[in-house]
Amino acid sequence: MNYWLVKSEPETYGWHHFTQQGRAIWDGVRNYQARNNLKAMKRGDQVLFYHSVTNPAVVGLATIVQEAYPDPTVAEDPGAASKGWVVVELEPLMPLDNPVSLRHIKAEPLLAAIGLIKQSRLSVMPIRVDEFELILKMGAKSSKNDHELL
DNA sequence: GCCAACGTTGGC
DNA sequence: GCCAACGTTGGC
Repeated sequence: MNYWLVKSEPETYGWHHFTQQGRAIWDGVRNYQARNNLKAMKRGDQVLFYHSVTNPAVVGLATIVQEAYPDPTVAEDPGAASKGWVVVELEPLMPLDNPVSLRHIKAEPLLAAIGLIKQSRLSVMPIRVDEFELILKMGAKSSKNDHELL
C-alpha cells in the first residue's frame, strides 16, 4: 500500500464537490513528476486530499479506484498528445474532523521532510507512511496535537 | 496583489 | 548545451 497527496483549489474542485460527485477523474495533470506519481498509484492506495491557495489544508481522505490510463482531455490540448499524460480515478473515504492546515504541518517537526513543504509546487506527491498516519491523527476529533499546535 | 520557486520555451 | 525570458503554482 502506498500513500499520496493530491492538491486541488477548492474554488475549482473542492472536497465538497468531490464527495457530492462520489468519484473523480483526476485529469489535467501536465507535469512530468506528477504524471510519474499518477502512474505509480495502485488500486486501494490512500490519498490525502489537500486544498491549495484558499485556506491551505489537508481536508479529507480518498482512495484510488482506477489506476492510470491516458488522459482523455488531451484531445482538446494541441501538442500534448505525445507526452503520455494520464489520469487516475479517486473516491472519497472520509473527511478529516479537523482539517490539518499547512500552518500546522509546518509547525510539526516530524513533518519537516514532507513533500508538501519541500516541493511546494508539485500537485501529486508520495507521502511516507509515518507522515500519513500522523496527519490523520492530527485531523482526528479532539486530537492532542490540536491543543499543542493551536 | 506580490513574490519566490521552478518548469518550459526559444535564441544562439 | 546554455541561459534569459516567460508562464504557472501557490503561500502569504
